[in-house]
Formats: sequence, structure tokens, C-alpha cells
Amino acid sequence: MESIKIDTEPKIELISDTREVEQIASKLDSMPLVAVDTETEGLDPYKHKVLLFQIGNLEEQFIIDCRKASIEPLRRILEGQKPKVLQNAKFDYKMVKHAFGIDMENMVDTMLIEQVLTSGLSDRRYGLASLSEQYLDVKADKSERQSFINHTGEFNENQLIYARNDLIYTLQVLSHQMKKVSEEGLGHTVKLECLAVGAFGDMEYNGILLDRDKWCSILKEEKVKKDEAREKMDSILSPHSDMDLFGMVSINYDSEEQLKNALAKIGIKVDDTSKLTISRINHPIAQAILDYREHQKVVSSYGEGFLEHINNITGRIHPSFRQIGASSGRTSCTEPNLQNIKADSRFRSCFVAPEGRRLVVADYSGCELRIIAELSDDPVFLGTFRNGGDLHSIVASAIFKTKVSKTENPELRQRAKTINFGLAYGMGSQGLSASLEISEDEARELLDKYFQSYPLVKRYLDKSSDEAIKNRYSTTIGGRKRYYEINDQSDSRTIASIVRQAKNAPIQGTNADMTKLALIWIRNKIKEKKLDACLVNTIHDEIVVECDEKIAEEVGYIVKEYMIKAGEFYLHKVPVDVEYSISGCWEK
DNA sequence: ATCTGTGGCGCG
DNA sequence: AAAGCGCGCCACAGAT
Repeated sequence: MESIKIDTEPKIELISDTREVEQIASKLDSMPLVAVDTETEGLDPYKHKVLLFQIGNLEEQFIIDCRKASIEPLRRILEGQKPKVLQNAKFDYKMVKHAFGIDMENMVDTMLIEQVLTSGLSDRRYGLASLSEQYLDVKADKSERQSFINHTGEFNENQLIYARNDLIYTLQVLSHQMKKVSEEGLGHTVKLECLAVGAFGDMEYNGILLDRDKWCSILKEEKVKKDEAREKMDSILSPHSDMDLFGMVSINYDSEEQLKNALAKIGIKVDDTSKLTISRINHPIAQAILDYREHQKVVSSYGEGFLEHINNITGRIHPSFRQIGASSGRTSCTEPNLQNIKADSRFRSCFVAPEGRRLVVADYSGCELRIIAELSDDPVFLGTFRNGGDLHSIVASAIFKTKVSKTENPELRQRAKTINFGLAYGMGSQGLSASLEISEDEARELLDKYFQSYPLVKRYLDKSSDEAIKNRYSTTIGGRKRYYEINDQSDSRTIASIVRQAKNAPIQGTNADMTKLALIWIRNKIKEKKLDACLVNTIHDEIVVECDEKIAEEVGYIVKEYMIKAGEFYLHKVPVDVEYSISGCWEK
């Protein structure tokens, strides 16, 4: 690895005059690729200022003191087609968007590229310091970053060196990465992820509005129900339990061990206290436990901690998205996680559009099954989607030899749904017998029937896992890879687990690809048509857009149109379908 | 007092 | 010991 000496270069000049910024704009025009970075007072775009704005290539770097000079002369470069490489681009995007009203476009993110290159591999670090060490053999010192927090006054030489080095390291890391990207055939995925940065930046920046009063009143109901369930548990268990000084039952029902002990005292022995195990107990305590659990979970998840995520400046909730949050390519969401809000419409409907605005909520229908149809070439799967039929019903009719539709024998349709999603991803007869509450023999029979009816699905899934084991990676239709750590020491359990992961990875990953492409295109369309609309959330196969009520119909059409286009960019054998609603709140 | 792993469960 | 994939968050338990 080459080592670059840069720390000994002469004094770094700090640009603190807007006229100088105008001059560097023309210099930047002649650079085909530039690196961009910022130093900020902190992490929150709504609270913290941008102190330094750095831009340049390997030959020349410019550091602008944003407290004294405006970067307005750079707007056309930042908003234009020139590629800008950044480490963790979404962060700088949001800071620059808020501070200067500039939406950077055509960003290239070394962090996301690294995640694409190593998806599925363990113990990976994606910070610039790690990447510099890995690719450049230099120890980048990130401790200087701390010095910018709440910084005032002049900048010292070390701070400026730090600010400049980040640009240089980022550019050098990128050129190493791009070699690997082309060797691995990951060009499309890298492009997709980099173009999607703006969409995820926007969703975080825009946030979503929560009707706090309504939320709290639901929470109050939940607390009451939780207490009722606990009293019920107490009444059953207390005659057999230890009392504390006040004669109260002193069982902590949140403790698995204490719960097991309490159950043992009334003659119920269980190995675990999972929902499934509890639900099989033939005793009134079972329902009380399940009720308690459900309400306890809600109260703890959506209580004080959740409400703290309301930003006191915008009054909205601004979650953090990890754009590549799962090794499949899916996004994950934290602080708070807005991808696992109870589907129970009481809670979702508390996420609202402000006065005069609407939410467009759109999702792909049967997305993963369509992807299975595309990849497996199964004639029934393909035919069903081409004819607009209901696959779960058709599968149910085939394996249960009974007429099934959404209205006839709906319980069989529900079972087929379980089978479709379970077996497709490697569920065994044991798992199936558990989730359908049937004997293992019956489950085995069902499983055989399923794969007899859809031999191409079985062949496809087997091929998926065979190839994954052979290649040590899976690929999606878009070419995204998920790598597996397999070696000669891998035991059979590890291999079995990888076999199941590999059956799922191309399907879940292709879904992620198409949703991300849809986000890119929808955002572009909104900007192009200057619509009063913004992305506010995405949940794997669903996209939520907030807009002025007067254009809600138009936005609905656009969202649907581009989701379908994005889907059909990857799927050619099956039509893609999107359902959407326009409402004052988040509901399907 | 703070960290880590685990069981349990919400969503797709 | 555990066998369908992918996540994040809560409380607990045990450790530091």
C-alpha cells in the first residue's frame, strides 16, 4: 500500500471571503470529480451550524469558513451533475440543505460503497478512519473532529489539516473501491445506493408529524388494559405466591424466570415463555399473560422514550435510516424505528399530515411472490399474476383440494399464506407443524404437496442455495451481492442456516432494489415538477409521501407510476402492481 | 453506573 | 440446541 505524505505540506489557506469562493468555482469546473466534506458544530441539521465547507480534488483543496463566506457561488456545482464524493454523504447533505438551502445531487458515498462491497461479512467498520487504514495504510486521526463541537473563534492549523485530509483520504479510498466495484460487478448497486442518498436524507430531514394527544390517549387505554391483565394474573397466581410486606404479589411478570416459577406453582411446566408456548396452555392464565405482554410491550415501546423523539424545533419525528441496514440490501430505521409501528390502525393513524396536507401511502402488492414468479418461471405463479388472480387462494386450492378465495374458506387461504412465505424461505416440516398447529406428518405431507404443485419454485430455491454455497454469495436481479463467510470449517448448522438465508436473499434484496429505485425516481419527479410534496417514510415495500391536499391526486398517480416503473425495471415476466391511498393519516 | 447478551415481539 | 428470512427496541440478568 502506498502511503501519502500530506501532513508536511505548507500552510493551508482558509477562504473567508465570498469573492474568493466565486473564483474557486471556475477552478472546480475543470475538475471531473470533487470531494466534499463539512465540519459542523454537531450532528443535528436543525440545531447545529456548518463551520467549514471543504471541496477539491487530489491536487487542490479549498476550505471555506462558512461563518464568513457564502458558498452560494458553488450552488450550481453542488446541485449539478458533477459527481461529488463524500464519506457518509447523507449527513453532509442534510447539514448543507438546512444551512444553505442547497440540495447536493449526484453524490458518491464511500461508506455506502463499502457496505455494498462487504454486505453480509461480519465485523466490518465503515468509518473514514477504518477505510483509510484498510485501503491507504494510513492512520487517520479522527480525534480532531471533537474540536469542532461548539467551536467559536479562529481555526488552528491542526483543524485545517484535518479538514483537508478528509477530502484527500475520501478520494483515494474511492479509487481503490471502484476497482473492486467493477471486479465484483457491483456498478449498478453502487449507482442505485448513491443516487438514493438524497431520498433518505430528505426523509430524515422532513420527518413525519405525530398527533401527540391522540397518541397519548391510546397509550392511556393501553395502560389500563395492561393493569387489568396484571390484576387478572395476580388473582390467579397470588394464592400460590409469596407476598411482600404489604401483602402484594411480588412477581415480576417481565422476568422469564419468575414467570416460569409462578406457572410451575400452579402446575404448569414450560421450557420457554414465548407467545406460542403460552398460547398452548389450557388455563385462563394463558390469555392473561398474552394480554399483559401485548399491552406491556406497547406501553414501554411507545411511551415516554418514543415521545422524546419529537424534535422540539420542527415538532416532527426525524428517524435515522440506515440505507443498507440489512445484508439483503434492505433499509433499517432507528430512533425511533418507524418500520415496526403496530399495523393496528390506532397507532399508525396517529402519524398525520399537517393542516391542508395529505399523506399518499403506497405499497407493492405481493411483491416478494412476484419476484419468486419472475425468478422461478413457475407457470402457475406467472399465470396468476398475469391474470390478476390471488396466489394465496390458488395455492390453497391446489394443496387442500378445496375451493378457496378471499371469501370462501378464508382460513385455508391464511394457511396457504403461511406456507408461501415459510416454505419459500426454507421452513421445515417442524416449523410448519408449529406455525399451523398440525402434526409433523401432516406438515410433511403439506410440504410435499406444495413442492409437487410448484416444482419450478423448488428447483429455483434449490438452485439459489446451491449457487450461494458454491460462489459464497447470492445476487439480486439488480446484481446486488450478499456474501457468506463459508470455509472448510463451517459446520452443518452454519451451512443449513446459509442455505435458508440464500433462498431469501435474492427475493428480499430485489424488493429492496426496486423500492430504492422508486424512491429515487419519485424524488426526482417531485423536484422536476416543483411539487409541494416530500418523501416521509419507507417500509420495505411501502413509500409514504406528504403533499399539499390540492395536488394529492396527482402525487398519488406519480408515486404509483414510478413505483411500477421501478418494479418493472427489474421484473420483466410479471406485471407489478401498486396500491395506494390518500388520507390525512398513515393508513393503508 | 454502564455494558453485553438473551428472550420476546413489533413490522415487512 | 435448534432448525423460515430481514430488522430494532424493550426489560432482564449478569458482568464490569
